[in-house]
Amino acid sequence: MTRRCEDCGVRDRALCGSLDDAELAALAQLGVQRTLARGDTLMRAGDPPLVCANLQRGVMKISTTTAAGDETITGLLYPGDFVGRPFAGAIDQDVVAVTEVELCVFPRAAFERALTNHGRMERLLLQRTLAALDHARLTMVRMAHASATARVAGFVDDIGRRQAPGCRPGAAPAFDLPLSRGEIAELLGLTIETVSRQMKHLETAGMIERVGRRGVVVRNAPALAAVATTA
Amino acid sequence: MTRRCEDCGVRDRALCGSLDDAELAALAQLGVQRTLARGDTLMRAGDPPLVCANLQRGVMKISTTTAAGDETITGLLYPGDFVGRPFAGAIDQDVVAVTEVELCVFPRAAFERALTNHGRMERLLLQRTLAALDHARLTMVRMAHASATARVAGFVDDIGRRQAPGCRPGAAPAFDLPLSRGEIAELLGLTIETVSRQMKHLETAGMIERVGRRGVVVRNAPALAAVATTA
DNA sequence: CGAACCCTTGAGCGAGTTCAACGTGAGTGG
DNA sequence: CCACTCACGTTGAACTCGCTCAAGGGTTCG
Repeated sequence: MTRRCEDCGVRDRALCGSLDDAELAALAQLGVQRTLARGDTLMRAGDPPLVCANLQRGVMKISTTTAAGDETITGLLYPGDFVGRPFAGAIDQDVVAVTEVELCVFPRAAFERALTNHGRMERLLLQRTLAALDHARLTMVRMAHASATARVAGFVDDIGRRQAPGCRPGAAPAFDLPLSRGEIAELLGLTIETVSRQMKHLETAGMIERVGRRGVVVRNAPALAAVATTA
Repeated sequence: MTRRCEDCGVRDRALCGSLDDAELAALAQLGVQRTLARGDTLMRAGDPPLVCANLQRGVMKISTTTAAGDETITGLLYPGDFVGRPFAGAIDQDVVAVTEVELCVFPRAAFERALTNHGRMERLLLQRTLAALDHARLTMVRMAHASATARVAGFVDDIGRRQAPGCRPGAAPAFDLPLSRGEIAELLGLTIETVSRQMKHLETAGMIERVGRRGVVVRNAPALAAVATTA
């Protein structure tokens, strides 16, 4: 799979949206299109990070495995998100595809050179990383204080915003959860059973509708968002 | 308080440790030494960030106030840490001194110019921010999964590493907690009472010794670290 | 000395876990 | 086509950890 990724800058508006043509061309020179199947690992904790990438399609998870052996998901990556740790010696978390994903992959050394040569790219990456840091810190709040209902509601709300962004206002957002119940439980720090119960609770409260195992239709988005922050 | 901060680069090894003399001189030109009393606010959520700074002495907290009105501490800043959001429009969290602190403050515009002119500084800031992001994600794990005992043990362990780094091996690290019980509770997502009980529990288990209200002597650091990750 | 603040300690309660059983759908081989 | 299996999800019952409410100490400041 060595096809050049010529549209990496076009698709990844979050990182490359404000780059000029020369910069986009430089990125296209570097990028290689790659597809990963569900469950494939892009980076493994402990390894030196060999690549950086832009996620174009699908969802990936960032996870650690504790000494006790249980996995914990510490974050999710959606289309447009940047993956990798340029200038870092080693990474301490795994990055794994939870759905089939499409990536624009850059060899790390070349990507670092590109950052050095194109100051704006480095600037954008810095801004984005600072934003991700703030987001992570705010997520911590949810993890620390929120009830199980709020966590699950917040998760569904988040996914809804990211998975069905093009949904026109008024229509009920419908989408598939990219994660299994067990993965949701890991992410939210709950048990599978509690996630299941809370999903049911959100359904009986009329906020969502469950379609099959993973399908969700948001019936009352404002109420869902309110529960996510309130309870 | 407009004294030039001439040693900002010397003290803040984490950010400036690998800068050359010209870069350090450039920073010294910009920096202004400033002292904040306990409780003073450096940045307020919603405001545009007017300054960036390096924390030299003391401890600050990053916190948000939810709609419900209760404060949540999302992170702590220690000497050597960078404060601020260069290139950001507005910040969404408060930064407040929890002890008396000493800062090397840079006007934001000037600091941004310095980053632009000295690529290595921007590089270092990016690396540090990526590291902070990883740290925040791993902290989330603690918030999500860990028991009250593990949270408190982890907190004490963390503080011990940061507050008494020069402690020679073999000696029991002794230090004062920079936060009140209430602040610890906010940070860990617990109640004051639970924090108090867990501190006592760590003491009766022989891992720590409490000296007055805030003093702590770590008697069994390995056990403490083990509890932080295990339970 | 009283007041305010912070910390500690106790008793009861509730949310979420644990343990266990059952349901359901997809894939497999007879 | 049906039985079998296996992974995933749901549901129920008992238990536990941490919260809530309440009272009691210690210190500092007027």
